[in-house]
Amino acid sequence: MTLSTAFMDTGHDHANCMESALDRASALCGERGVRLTPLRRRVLELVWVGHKPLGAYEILDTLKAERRSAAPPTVYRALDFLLEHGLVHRIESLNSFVGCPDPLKPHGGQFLICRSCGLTAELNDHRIDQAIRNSANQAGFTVGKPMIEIEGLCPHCRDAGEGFPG
Amino acid sequence: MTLSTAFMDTGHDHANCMESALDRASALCGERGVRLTPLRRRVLELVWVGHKPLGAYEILDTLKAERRSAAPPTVYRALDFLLEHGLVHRIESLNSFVGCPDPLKPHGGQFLICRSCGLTAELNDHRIDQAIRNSANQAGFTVGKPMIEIEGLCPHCRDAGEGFPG
DNA sequence: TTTATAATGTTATATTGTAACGTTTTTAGT
DNA sequence: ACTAAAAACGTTACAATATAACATTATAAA
Repeated sequence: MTLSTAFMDTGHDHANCMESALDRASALCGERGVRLTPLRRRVLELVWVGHKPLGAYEILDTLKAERRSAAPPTVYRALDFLLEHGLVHRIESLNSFVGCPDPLKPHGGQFLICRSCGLTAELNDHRIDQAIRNSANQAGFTVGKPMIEIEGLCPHCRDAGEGFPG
Repeated sequence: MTLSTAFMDTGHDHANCMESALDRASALCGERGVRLTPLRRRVLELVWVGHKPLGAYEILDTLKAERRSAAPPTVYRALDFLLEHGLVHRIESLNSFVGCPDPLKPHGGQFLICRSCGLTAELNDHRIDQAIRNSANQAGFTVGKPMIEIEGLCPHCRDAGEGFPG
């Protein structure tokens, strides 16, 4: 199993985490001959500000403070590019976007989403993938892109007793 | 494994399928002491018109032809009720709703969604669920509601060569 | 340097979902 | 049956998310 971005230790060095994500993105775009323009790079940076999925309009609000020309298509086009190259994932259940820690190998997303703090970690467990493929194949179904979004409680919030407010 | 509503045989008797879904809903509401009002029942009926997820505004369009008072809250309130009682599921990746063939045992959704014809089948494979729980627990994550939406090709569309339009 | 392509700007609008408050219907207690 | 409370529904307005269409600017290729 691969747990690309687990729920972070207290000592998580996020500045470094984010910087290396941007470096990987830059390298990947270079190899593919596509352009990580300043705008696209900035949007990716904003998505990586935290490990909490960000809505397009949240990104837009920040962008507008920097470029007066920013409008919905500005953000959505940048996100489309980033999605296309696996640099971000869309979290369907939140209409939000989160950085992908491992854009090289293409993969459907497996996400653990904390309902209390919003932190989201990406799994990449081939056993889950296998179980899904087995089951789908039995039904005669050809699997394209599996989407897995698991709502629950991250270790910190569980320990802080955020689970059962009753 | 349970494949509650597989991709239907050519001989699928949908009238009966839908009727029995409504009967189950009626019974379930009776047992729980909640009211399957005519409006709620009608919305459930519309969702069950096919095995293809329906958007709230598609439902609304049909409803409006029958009740001139129908408005977005009309539909969303009915859907909220139906969701609360497990009678329908929300398909996050489509912003749409689909009938649940087995509302009695509560479960997160596992869906096979055909990208070509839109038909959607609900799985309930505890091996998938197990794989997810194992993986999440290893990360210290407490699983709440897992959501699995698998885009791909149903048997019929695969056989009809809908897969690779290139 | 000219042409073609890609990226971005700009305006308008489509789609999906809620808030807030009023009215009607149903239920429960008497 | 009568009344109070609760539940369901009506109605208006609007919030949040996303895209269409076309103009302009920047970049790459010839």
